[in-house]
Amino acid sequence: MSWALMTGHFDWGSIDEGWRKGPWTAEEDKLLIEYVRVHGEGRWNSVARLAGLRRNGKSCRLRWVNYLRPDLKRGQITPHEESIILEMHARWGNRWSTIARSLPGRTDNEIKNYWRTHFKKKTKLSPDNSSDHKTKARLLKRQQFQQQQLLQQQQQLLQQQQEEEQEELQYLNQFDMKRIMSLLGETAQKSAPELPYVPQLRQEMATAVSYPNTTEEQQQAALFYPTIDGNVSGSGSDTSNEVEVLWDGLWNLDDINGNLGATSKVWLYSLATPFC
DNA sequence: AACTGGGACAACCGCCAACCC
DNA sequence: AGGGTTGGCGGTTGTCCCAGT
Repeated sequence: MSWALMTGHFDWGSIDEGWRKGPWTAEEDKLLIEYVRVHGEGRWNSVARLAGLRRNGKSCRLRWVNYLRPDLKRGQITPHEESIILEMHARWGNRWSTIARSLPGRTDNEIKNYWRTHFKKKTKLSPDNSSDHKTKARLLKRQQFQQQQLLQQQQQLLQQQQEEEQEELQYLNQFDMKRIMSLLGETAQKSAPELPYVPQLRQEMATAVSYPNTTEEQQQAALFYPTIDGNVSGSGSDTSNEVEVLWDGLWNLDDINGNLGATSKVWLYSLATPFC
């Protein structure tokens, strides 16, 4: 039965020996989903009878496995998945279902299509057809190498970020302790110790306010830190301005450390909001 | 604007092995 | 043991869409 018979409408499926063929309609999908929900996967040939579908068992199974299954992952194949596909294909060849088992949420059909569109053509384009196998292997190795390089770069970047965040954390902890000690001294001596005003320190104090393990004392310490005009904020004089300055500090963390991305900002915001 | 090539995706086909009676 | 049924798998084809010419 020719696909050309199909029109651009929902009911464009053709009938062959009593079975519908061609693209599935939303209604058919619904019936199939309902069938699997009630009866589970398997016994595909009874779907037609039990679900009222005019599709053969094979078609139903395929539709479910490749499209309707709830655990399917949608969207583009990631570089990591691509590297797995390359690696597995080098090991197993065209055993798509075996490869698919290494990629949860991806179907053999999807992987097969991906391979055909991305790699098969490339290998065909190789200038020397006589040494096709060698060229394939070379190409594969090169691709694997490139993937590995990419992965290594990503891992290094991640590690670097973690190290820098750790350093920042240590610095803040030390700073917080100093502030706590000085505040303790304050209450003892009834006179505030003269900490030099450094804008960057204020910004880091702002970070301390938003830090998850920040104690109430530490937050208080941050709020009592002298402002630009020499007043002590947190005493009710200019709290809105203080909050603004604190947020400036948060947003400027990128500039200071160069390692906190947008995600970190969102994270900090969610943590700091209760204090504002 | 029309044509073309390629990528992405969905679906079908044929073969085969496992299972059941 | 053997024939029929069922499900899984790999290959292939068709359609849609988009970018380039």
